[in-house]
Amino acid sequence: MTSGQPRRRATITDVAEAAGVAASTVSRAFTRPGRVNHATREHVLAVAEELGYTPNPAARALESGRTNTLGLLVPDITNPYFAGVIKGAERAATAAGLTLVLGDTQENPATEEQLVRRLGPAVDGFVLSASRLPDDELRRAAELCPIALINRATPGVACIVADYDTGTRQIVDHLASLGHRGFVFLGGPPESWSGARRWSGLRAAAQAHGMVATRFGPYAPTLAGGPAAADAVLASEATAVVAHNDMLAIGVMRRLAERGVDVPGQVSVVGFDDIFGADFCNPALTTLAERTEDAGSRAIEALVQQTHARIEHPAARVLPTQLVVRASTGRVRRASPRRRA
Amino acid sequence: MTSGQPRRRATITDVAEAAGVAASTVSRAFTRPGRVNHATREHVLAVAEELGYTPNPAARALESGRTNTLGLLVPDITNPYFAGVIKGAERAATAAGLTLVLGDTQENPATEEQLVRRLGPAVDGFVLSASRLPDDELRRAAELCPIALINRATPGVACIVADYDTGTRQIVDHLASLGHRGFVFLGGPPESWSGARRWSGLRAAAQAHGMVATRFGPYAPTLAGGPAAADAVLASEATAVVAHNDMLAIGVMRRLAERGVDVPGQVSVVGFDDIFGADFCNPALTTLAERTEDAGSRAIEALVQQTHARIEHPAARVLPTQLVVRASTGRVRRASPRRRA
DNA sequence: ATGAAAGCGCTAACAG
DNA sequence: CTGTTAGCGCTTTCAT
Repeated sequence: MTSGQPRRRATITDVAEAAGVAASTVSRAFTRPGRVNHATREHVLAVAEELGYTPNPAARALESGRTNTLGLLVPDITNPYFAGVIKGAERAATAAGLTLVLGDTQENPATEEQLVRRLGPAVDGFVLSASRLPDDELRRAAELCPIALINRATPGVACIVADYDTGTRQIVDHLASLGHRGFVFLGGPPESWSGARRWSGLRAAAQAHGMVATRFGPYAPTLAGGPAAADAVLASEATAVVAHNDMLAIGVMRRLAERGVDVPGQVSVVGFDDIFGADFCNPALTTLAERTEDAGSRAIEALVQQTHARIEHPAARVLPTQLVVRASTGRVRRASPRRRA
Repeated sequence: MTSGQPRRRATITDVAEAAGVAASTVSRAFTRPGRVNHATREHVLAVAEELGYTPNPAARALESGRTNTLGLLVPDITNPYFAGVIKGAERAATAAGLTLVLGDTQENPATEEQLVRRLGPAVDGFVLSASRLPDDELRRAAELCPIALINRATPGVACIVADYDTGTRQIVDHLASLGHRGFVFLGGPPESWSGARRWSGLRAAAQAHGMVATRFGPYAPTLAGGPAAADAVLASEATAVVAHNDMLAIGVMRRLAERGVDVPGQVSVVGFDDIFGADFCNPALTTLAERTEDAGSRAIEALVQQTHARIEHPAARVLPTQLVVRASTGRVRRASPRRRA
């Protein structure tokens, strides 16, 4: 059923010959609609259509130096948090007529650097999501080609960050309104920029409320990090915990359930990210939602701006967050003796 | 902090001049290590390194006609089912020194076709995952450039499919061993190739067991499809349901919980895919796991083979599935009166 | 408004 | 082993 040869793609010269015009006219018909006779253009376009002609992007890139391609690097494609980023970036790129190349850094700075180097010549710019690269390396890369960061701020580099200040305040307000007098923060990886922002926001908000905020950890920001974190919570007298992210929060809840601890009856649990699954785990998780798709598309837009004209002092774009209250948080119960397994 | 101009990338001529050799020698130093004097090569490479030279992929592509780029199209990037496919494909592509371009077809045949057309000239081939394109269009596209399909079989086109025959038999065996005398299949989109395969496998296996298999639906293969499906199940006397996919299964379980129906006490629920979340929904879902990462990497490999040499009769690669038994399936209870909300 | 010609960066003949 | 030359497909002056 397969045809013998993948037949050669039609080139601009093929179209030119078939249409009886010069190659440059065909080129103009596609790229400078105004600078060519209307009738000629119609004719050329028709012939091109018939021949199934599409401009060769490589040739265009060679000439212009621009590839019309953008790179997006994420730590882990299967992490649902980044699915939204990818989706938003893909949509924005397509809308701008650009192609998106995806790279998975495997949470590894070395892989990330390697990808930047390898992909560099093939793209007009990079979106680096939750980059693990040190500041100076980021800056160096930004000198070579436009870069936009997501949830990572580095002076001189464009970035899109979530509004953790407001978000964490909302979380603390929520817990306070439920009668909690303090909470435990279950920390994630120490190098995580967003983790640091989350904790500092929470601490400041707690102070403003006269609440006691304690930080435990670091824990792996995964389901597997749950048991250790949950046990530490149980050993404390905390009535509420805020986890580094939803993965950890869900892992904690699972362990608490095994231990016969009622959530939110005995302990309230809050996460970050509002990942896929946060609404159907048990109990459904109260969490701070980030607009990941927006972050992805905004980052692409920032990049596009930079490729048009070098921006001297790229601004940090702050995206609103949103507290989604579900079933994992509730009123603090007085003196309910905690049952242990 | 940003430097004024993104300095011009070094070209092969820059290196040639700096090294005092011809451009072609530089080229050979990179691509034909054997055909150049060892000392010359060392020198050239050193100069290139110093100048930060990297070959321009666009120029290479223009010359060779090969872009060293592969396209991967999925219906919905945020659907966790495809995250594994993307990850596996990305890994395989990187391992092969190829770049992966990602496209989201938005479950829309028109968008898919458009993406194929737009990306076509920029890639050496496509992996189409769960394509919605009709057979003839798929075949037509396959004539223009190498294509590999995932979970979709079209004669003459390479494909990677899950072993639904064995998988569905495992599901039915499992239900039979728990004492169920029949089950309801909650169908997904009518155009879904894998949906059709799932149902025909289940039906055949049921027949072999003398079990009664009934098909309901179609339902949206999402959480939102759950309520309608669950209510239909309740109206029947089914003791077990098999849903088109995990999303629907989880949606069904959620509704059943709202209705006070115990899973698996009163109804057993089985899904397909083993998506992220299937293990932490409540109860944890029994489901048929597909090796999505494998599917992604295998598809890339099949594509790479095709780009090397045109394969006349590409084989269909069947990937094993795996029944993951969790908490949502159990022994059928006799005569337990069903409580309705 | 259109054609002719040069050149983007690289590789592949073809000499030498 | 290495230099010279031509050309991949396209855009872009520069003429006309």
